[in-house]
Amino acid sequence: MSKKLTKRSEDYSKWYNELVVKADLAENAAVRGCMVIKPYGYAIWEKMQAELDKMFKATGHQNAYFPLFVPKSLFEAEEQNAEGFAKECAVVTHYRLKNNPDKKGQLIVDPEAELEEPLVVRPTSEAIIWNTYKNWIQSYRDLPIKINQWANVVRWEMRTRLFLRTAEFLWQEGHTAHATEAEAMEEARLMNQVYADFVENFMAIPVIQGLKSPSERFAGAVETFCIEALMQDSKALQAGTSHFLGQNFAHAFDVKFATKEGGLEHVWATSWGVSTRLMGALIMTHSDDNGLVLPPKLAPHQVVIVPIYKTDEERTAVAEKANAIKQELDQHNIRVHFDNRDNYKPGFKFNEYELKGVPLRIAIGPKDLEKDQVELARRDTLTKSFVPTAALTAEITQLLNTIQEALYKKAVDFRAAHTTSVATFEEFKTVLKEKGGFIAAHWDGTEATEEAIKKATKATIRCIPLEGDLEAGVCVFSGQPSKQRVLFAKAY
RNA sequence: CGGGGUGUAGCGUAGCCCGGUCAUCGCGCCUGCUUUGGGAGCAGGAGGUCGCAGGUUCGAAUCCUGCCACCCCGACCA
Repeated sequence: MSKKLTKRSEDYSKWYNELVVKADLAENAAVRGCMVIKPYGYAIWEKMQAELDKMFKATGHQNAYFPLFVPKSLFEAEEQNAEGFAKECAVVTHYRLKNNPDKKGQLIVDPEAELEEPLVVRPTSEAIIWNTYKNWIQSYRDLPIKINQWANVVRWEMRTRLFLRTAEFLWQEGHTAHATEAEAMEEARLMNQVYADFVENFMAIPVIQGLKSPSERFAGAVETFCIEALMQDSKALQAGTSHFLGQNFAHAFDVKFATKEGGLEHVWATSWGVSTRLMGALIMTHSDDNGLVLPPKLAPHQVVIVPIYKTDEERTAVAEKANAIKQELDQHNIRVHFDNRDNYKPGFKFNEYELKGVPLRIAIGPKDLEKDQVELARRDTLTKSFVPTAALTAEITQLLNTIQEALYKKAVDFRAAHTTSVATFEEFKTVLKEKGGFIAAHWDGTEATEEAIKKATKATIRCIPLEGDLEAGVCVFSGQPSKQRVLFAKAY
């Protein structure tokens, strides 16, 4: 079997799936729409978790954990939220199986064991959390509550895709309660900014911060902030969202607090989340036909050392050198892996680590020992150079930064080249068809126009940019006045 | 849930129209020797309820019926 990937240009979907599987990140599980995240993929997720967690702590949040099951009565309390998710809920109705009297060795659901109240497997946790917050909040002194949970959720989507849309996925969800509208709004805005910082600085993916149009808002939110990224097939991907929930959940769960002045008011809420979907974004933004390309800040191995030898003596000598280098890099907190397996040839390893996206590769052979140097290869540019051993650590430290920046710049350039301002609907359709990407166009602000454009082109409003130029214009579709351009794109 | 497609060894596949030494080939795996600076070579070996359940037939991977799973395109969505 050839390990070469399908070319990106041939079939992007197939290329993506093959890459996920061949790079050892994940595979389909024996459950509809669910995936197994393999150790290498999970190591990347763990790294992302760790960095996000630091940022959450730095902004005053604490971690906690709430139940997987949400009683139906709680779930339906906030109407909009319940309606929005109703179509994709897995529901637990029984608590016991029993032997099938008709078929030995098989089990059936015990009809006697039906739950009095069905349990919804959380598609998101607002309901159960606000039902809990109700008991935690009495006074303004109890506020704000700023909690995050790392969890799995289940959304029974019609169509699933590794990392991008699985039936079960891992995420973090922040849920905060505030005394004032302004404070809650500021929290929602801040966390969207935290997401943007994380995705840009660690994942090297540029994002546009914006507001969702009303039709794309989170079910139960008053305002939804989002970060939108552009993939290499010029489709957009929502990478994270942060919601200002107003007092919707406070009303639904009757969460009130005594104010300093002696009044009684409903609290203000936010929720925000990013998921393993970010892994999909990472893969689709940077990878090439040789495989994954990982930004150094998130790569499980930043450097791999591949030894080259013919004889046992050479193997021993090369290993000694490799171990010395590994030790020094370890001391500088560079994540390095020495692959001393004897059952694979160097060429095989070169290709394997390219497939897995390791940013830097060191090759050491007998010739290098003589010259006291190593061969250093970059994954992003696939270029090689020889570096004297003495200069190696400094060179690697610098290169890791260079690569991180180069990946980001490349993605920024790609996005710039695939963002087009249009003035007419004809132009809109042409650009979408021929180039794709983000289309900056004036929109009259009505849902009818949004829907009509979606129907005609399959493009949706990805966001209303927060830092957009506020030039006035006329809607590309209706000709009605518009205050600001919004970003349209075909999306995942 | 609609339309299309596919299920044969760990992976990728041939065979299916036209039923009968057809279970094919490659990768991977195991053993041995030679190899090792870009996916090693040779020799030998292990591994399969042909998605599942019925049916037709002397005989089914192949034909028929039902079911299941997966993929692609829609609708839905982080």
